[in-house]
Amino acid sequence: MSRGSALTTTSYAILGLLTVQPWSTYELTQQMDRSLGRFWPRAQSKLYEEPKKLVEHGLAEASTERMGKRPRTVYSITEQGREAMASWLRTPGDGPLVESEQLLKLFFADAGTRADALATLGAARGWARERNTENLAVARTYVAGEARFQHRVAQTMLVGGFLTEFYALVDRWAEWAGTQVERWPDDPSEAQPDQAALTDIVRKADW
Amino acid sequence: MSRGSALTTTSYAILGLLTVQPWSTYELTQQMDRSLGRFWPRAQSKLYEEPKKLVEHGLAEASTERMGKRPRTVYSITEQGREAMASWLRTPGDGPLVESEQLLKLFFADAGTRADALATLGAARGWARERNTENLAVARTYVAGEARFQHRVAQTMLVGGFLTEFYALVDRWAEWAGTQVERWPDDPSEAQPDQAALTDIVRKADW
DNA sequence: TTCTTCATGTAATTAGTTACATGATTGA
DNA sequence: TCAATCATGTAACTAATTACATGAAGAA
Repeated sequence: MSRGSALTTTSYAILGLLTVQPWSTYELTQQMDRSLGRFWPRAQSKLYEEPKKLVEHGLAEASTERMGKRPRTVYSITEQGREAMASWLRTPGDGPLVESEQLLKLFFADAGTRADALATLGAARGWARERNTENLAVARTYVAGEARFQHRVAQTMLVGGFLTEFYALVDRWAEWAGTQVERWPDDPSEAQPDQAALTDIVRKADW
Repeated sequence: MSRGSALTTTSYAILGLLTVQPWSTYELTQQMDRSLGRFWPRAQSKLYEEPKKLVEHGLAEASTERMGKRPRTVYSITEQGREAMASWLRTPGDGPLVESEQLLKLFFADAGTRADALATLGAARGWARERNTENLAVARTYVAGEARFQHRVAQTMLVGGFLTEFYALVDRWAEWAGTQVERWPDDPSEAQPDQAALTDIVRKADW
């Protein structure tokens, strides 16, 4: 046991999916697209790799099915896998990571034009709206009691609550930032601070 | 020109810092710790690597200073570098990426105990408070007009506004999620959905 | 004068992505 | 029967991290 390299958070993400039911690799990629990818995004090819590692560690089993003539691999969790998952859940885990190219561009907006900054903010709002639309559609299926994993609603809604708030935050923030940038001159490096908005930030952060 | 591998977003993050002033590599790592790392986190060693790439591309120049007897490298931007930065700012950039081990653990909370989930939420709140405290301290220096890069306040406050809202979001969300989890039985896989909270999510997402 | 922290960097490793390849199924 | 899309996987590459190494400065 415990051959191969160490398990990563991504390994546990896959293992977590396996606690729900057995999946073929392709089905795993679907879940990545639909749900898991919103808070633990990974490329498809990872999803073909990680389950093999789980098998090496004895946490999952692979079985080969025939799909027409073509074989496919279905993974299911082992008892040892369930224990490993429970043990992983016992430690709280790292805080969230935010990575935003758009924030980066705004942070350095004084090296570009006011129009650039407004375009970036527009893209941010567009992104938020798109994601929110998807998210809303999913949430509605749970309310209707028709979700594929309806029995996991109590867990799913915790994450759904976060994402809902996050998309709304991006939208509201981009709107606010837009009102700021609109007051800038064409050359952003000469933008004057909006003292009221600045003290407002401090007020909001003072909790 | 254009030798070596292509520029990445991380390259432009460094280039952006160079638009502000010349920096030694160590000073760059400081900025990563203090500001940039909040929305474009990268390991120190990257900050020793990327500037070399900028030099290869003709976007920055390296000069060697003496710090006592030990040499150190200071990087400054070239005219071509400023143009490259301006050109990069002309495209809006990808939407934000969120990566959260804590959300992952909550999503799979039914494979662990109720106490595990509460501990994870506690850690999330702790994280939010810590980050917010830092953030608040920085914001106050800007209000006081004493920030090191006070002339960049208009750009910085856009990012500051986002981070402030984000930390507040994590805290509020973790508190809300805590009230949900407290209603769970010891075995989270038997948790009943809180219909009111669920419809509330849909209501909030419906904008 | 020794210890610690600040400062400067390189090397080894790995996690993750992009690109490619191709079989099966469905619908026009 | 042809094209498009779904499904299954591998290979090559690279961005990024972790670990290591060590000089200089300041404190005890």
